[in-house]
Amino acid sequence: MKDAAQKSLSNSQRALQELRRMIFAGELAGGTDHLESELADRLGMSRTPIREAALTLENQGLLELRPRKGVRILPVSPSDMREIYEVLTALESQAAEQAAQRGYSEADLSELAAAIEDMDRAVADQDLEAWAEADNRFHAELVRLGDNNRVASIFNMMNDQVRRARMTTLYIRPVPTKSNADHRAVYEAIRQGDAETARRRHREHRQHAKEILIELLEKHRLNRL
Amino acid sequence: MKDAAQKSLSNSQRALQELRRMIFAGELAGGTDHLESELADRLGMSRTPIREAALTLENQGLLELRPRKGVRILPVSPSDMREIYEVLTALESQAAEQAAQRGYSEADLSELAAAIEDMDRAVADQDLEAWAEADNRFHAELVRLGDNNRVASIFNMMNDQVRRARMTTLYIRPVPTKSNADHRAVYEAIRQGDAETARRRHREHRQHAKEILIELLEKHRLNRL
DNA sequence: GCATTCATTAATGCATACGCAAATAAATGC
DNA sequence: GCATTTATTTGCGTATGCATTAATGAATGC
Repeated sequence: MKDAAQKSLSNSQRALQELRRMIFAGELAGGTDHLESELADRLGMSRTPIREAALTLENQGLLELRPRKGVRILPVSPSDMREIYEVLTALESQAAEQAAQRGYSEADLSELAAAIEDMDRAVADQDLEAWAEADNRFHAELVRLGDNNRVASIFNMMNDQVRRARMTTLYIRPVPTKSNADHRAVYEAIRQGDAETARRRHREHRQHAKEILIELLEKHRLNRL
Repeated sequence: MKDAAQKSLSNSQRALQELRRMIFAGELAGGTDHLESELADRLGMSRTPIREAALTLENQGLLELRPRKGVRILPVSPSDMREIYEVLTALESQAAEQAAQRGYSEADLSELAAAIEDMDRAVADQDLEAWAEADNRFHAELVRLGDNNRVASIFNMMNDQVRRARMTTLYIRPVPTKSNADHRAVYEAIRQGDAETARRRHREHRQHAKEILIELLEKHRLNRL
């Protein structure tokens, strides 16, 4: 057996990751309804694991279980975007502060630095996909350095909720040149153990991102992603 | 029918609220394991609604589903306490800032003021239960004024997770006299629309509370509540 | 023509059943 | 007596069936 990684996933788990994938891929678009039995057929399993997965996804804010109407894929409105970015702002800047206080070595921060480098390169190459990927990596790594599992898990939830919105705005938003100056400033503050600055700069960074995105959504009338 | 409030709760919902109650009441103590079938018998229903409720409670961080071992009620360690209070600190001070920016009238803030009054009275009366209740009310109201559903829902989750710990520490902690000065300062800042001060003061308040509580837990060797 | 009631349909909530795999106990070999 | 294998138990994952109840459409009265 060349494939060492045994793929013994339970049907519930498969349902969970499949539904997630379908939601992110837009196969299940925001605002649409889908019957449990239909999804069960689609994934070739019974309603039971589908229901369990749906329950979890409901708790994670990706969909809603409405009796008799099926599961409703939750669309994201500008107001949701505001809420989500406020949460991300608060938690990530908390993480930045913690990271700075922890006194990480330069080696510990190499992943962060690499993400910044990649973003620079991506901007130079005009490769927005690569930029988005590196940007995510930066934020995720920052959260990881913050060393708080609950913060990390909420961060992931919020990111999942805005994933579709980010994808659609990626190509209509201004080129993220200013962003990288922010990232560098945060990185520098963490490296120097300046917790207050790290927090403040990251806060400003996210707040700015929030404003840009919400303006963009409203300008383009993207009220339900 | 004199009882107007129809109690047509589904079994899942009953399971959910019953399990929650049992966890908070200590009937299901932190760290203990319980089989699905046992809980089903106990609540007089089949495993299906129990599993659904357990799934939800797992997502909310109150328990863990471990195959063959049953559901494990998650104990809270000092490290968990640190994580939770960091989240609460970040989100509540965000709420305080938002509340200040929203420019609420004095009337809008009456609930907040009332909670502060009640805390004063409770401290004077040496009524710790009443103080804890009013303190909760203050924080919950602050979050409500922050006007962010996601923040509110995470706030509730985190509060649930520390509920048992708070109850046990309530009678061994120092009398919360300083607390109220903080609350007043936050209230004042919000009333005056001073967002920066509101945020900073609330941050300090929560950070202080975190330190007190963690010290207390460690001093008394309360490692698994 | 419109509203109201009734019948029908259909999706869910939940109980139940069962196969599988993990944990435990028993049995066998050394 | 100890280790290793085999048998047994047991709890879970999941499929299935059914009663309940909301939603839809038909029928009736005004």
